[in-house]
Amino acid sequence: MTVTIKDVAKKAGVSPSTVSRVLSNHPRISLETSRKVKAIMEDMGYTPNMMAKSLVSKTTNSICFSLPKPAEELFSNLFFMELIRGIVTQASRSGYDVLISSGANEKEELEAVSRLLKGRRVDGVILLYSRTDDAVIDFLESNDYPFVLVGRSDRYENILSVDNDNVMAAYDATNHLISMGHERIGFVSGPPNLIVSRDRLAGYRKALLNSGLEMRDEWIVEGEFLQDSGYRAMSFFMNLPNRPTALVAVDDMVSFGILRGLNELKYKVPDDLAIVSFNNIPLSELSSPPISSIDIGIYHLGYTASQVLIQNIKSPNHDAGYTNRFVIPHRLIVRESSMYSHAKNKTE
Amino acid sequence: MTVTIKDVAKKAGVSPSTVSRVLSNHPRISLETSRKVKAIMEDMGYTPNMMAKSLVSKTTNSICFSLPKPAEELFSNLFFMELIRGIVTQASRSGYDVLISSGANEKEELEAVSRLLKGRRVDGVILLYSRTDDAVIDFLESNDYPFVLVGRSDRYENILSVDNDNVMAAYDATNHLISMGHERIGFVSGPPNLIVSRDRLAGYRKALLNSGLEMRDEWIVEGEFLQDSGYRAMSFFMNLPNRPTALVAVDDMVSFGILRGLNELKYKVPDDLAIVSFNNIPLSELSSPPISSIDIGIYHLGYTASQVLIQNIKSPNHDAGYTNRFVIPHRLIVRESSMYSHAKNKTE
DNA sequence: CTGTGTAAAGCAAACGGTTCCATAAGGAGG
DNA sequence: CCTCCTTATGGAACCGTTTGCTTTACACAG
Repeated sequence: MTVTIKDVAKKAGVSPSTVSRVLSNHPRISLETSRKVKAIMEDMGYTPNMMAKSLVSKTTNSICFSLPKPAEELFSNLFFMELIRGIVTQASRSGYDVLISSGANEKEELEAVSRLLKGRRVDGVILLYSRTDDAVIDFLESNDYPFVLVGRSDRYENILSVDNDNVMAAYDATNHLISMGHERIGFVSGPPNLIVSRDRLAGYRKALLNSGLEMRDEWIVEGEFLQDSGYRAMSFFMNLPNRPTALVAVDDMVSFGILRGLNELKYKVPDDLAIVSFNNIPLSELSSPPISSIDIGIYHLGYTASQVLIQNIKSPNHDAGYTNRFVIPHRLIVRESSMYSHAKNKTE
Repeated sequence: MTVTIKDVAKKAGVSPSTVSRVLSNHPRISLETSRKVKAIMEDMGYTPNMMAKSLVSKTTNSICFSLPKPAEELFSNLFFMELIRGIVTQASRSGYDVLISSGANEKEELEAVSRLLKGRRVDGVILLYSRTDDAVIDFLESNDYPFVLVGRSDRYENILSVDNDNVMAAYDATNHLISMGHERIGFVSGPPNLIVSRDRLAGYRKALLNSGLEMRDEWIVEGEFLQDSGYRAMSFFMNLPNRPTALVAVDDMVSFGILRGLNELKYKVPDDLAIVSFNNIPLSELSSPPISSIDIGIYHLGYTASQVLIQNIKSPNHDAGYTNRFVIPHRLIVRESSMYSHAKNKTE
């Protein structure tokens, strides 16, 4: 049926070990034997059985990208697409396969990851975000499995992670609005247990503080990274007596929701409300008006995560002291949603 | 280190075979032993080694989703996201893992698929599209590996495939424009070697023919499933002396390109040009104006593909005569890009 | 001519399971 | 009381590789 190393060995008149050594370019194999065996392998269409190989080498040449929520929900954000794109591209270049796993909740995610890792189906994991409290990270840490976080954790210091400087990013975004003359700026945040939400909120606050602008609690609302949250936030803000003239939204999807709502109410962007958000997903420039966004290099984030993880799998440099936090630069992309604003005209 | 079946056996005072049987709920194990062993497994934190299991069972409980192009390029289309979403969701429900693989070209794809299948790393493959001539399919067919096609092949009859009725879908899309009063309708096609392009083109032609409308070769342009193609097609069409008043585009991404171009030139949609395209990706309703699109149930396509594949892996019903082509229904979603058109007013 | 070093290849024991076959212990039937 | 089944378990081979330890065969120095 399938041709194994033994079949090749028999045909070549050598032992299986010799064939195995030919395969791995062992130095102590004569050129002659090597050539002969290789020819026969080619001839018989031999392909190594990865399972057998993995069994003995305890290595699988594949990594897992684990999603904290059911695939259904998460994938609606283009963010993940970009991330996967980066991960798969890099992994494939390093000769690694990528396995996508997802659970309905944190418990299921833990089960899946544990099964894959303990069952030796993957060598390491790429994790997304970081809740402030995370059983999956605990598991990975205490079992010493290779993993990298896209995002960061505030609980552990020595965790390998790839992230943006979200505080700075939000600072930049907010400052941009300030420089356009806005003085009442609101913030649509994400789930408060996500560090990314808190970092961005912190950056927003820092910018306001820095410019001596008013900071009101009612100008900050929490939501999910979904359109709906934006929609709801919008209607809340627009009903405020002294409403903001500009909004920083934690994710582009949120902006789309805001846009949709504003559109329905015939408000104009950016004249009635200017918007800047984060992530700069491929859609941001397609909406109307196009949304100003902080490009956080999602693809790059994924690419780097994969690279760092695989590097760590290959040589677990547990020497503390090395860099273990990789910061991907961001940059503000100004588009129509925050240009020529009413507020700006006022101040000029 | 890791706890194996033997460790459990030793601690339980039984043989490894007994533990193995407990694991697989073998009927001839006493309830008592079963309970005891299970308790000990739990206690020691035993997780079966998938590699070892796979080695003997020749089964991996995972499938591969193979992408014909480098991940970089392909993933820019939200189509894949949706597809993966469906695949991963269903596979995970069936207890299967999904591996994403991609090559830079057909040859690389073949290599990857062959490596995964012959190396027994996955049990089956989901393939995308179908070129009219496909080495990968040849390989899979002749080696009798389980696989399912998303799309269809015109060369083979007994291939498992999940698809839409693209001819009908294009017919519906075109008829919709015709019913809005358009008489000069153009078509932006995809690569001519893809069957989906040809089917949609055929449906477009059929609709025109059916209504006795003029059919011009210059009203049909070919491109990729990318924004750029739309952009280019747009500038070509708009420079035509007797230009179409409406366009059918083979993919939503193409429409976005058209929209962008039209926007730059200050043309209005749908007044200057009405648009209908295919796939109804999550963005279609977010663009401005929102795009009319044929919803082909991408998620459903992926979900079904996974289901059919796994079913086939579990029990290779090679009885010809069974259904092997699954058709996912489509439906037209009419949005602003094809409503209230100038052309319509003209005829009313 | 014997001893030693070295290159090339073989042997066999893992890796962690599964499964066919054998065995032991009871219980039933003669 | 002795067979014959049945049921619950153990033993061992095997899945396809890798790899440490030998073995073989020379070549060369003493």
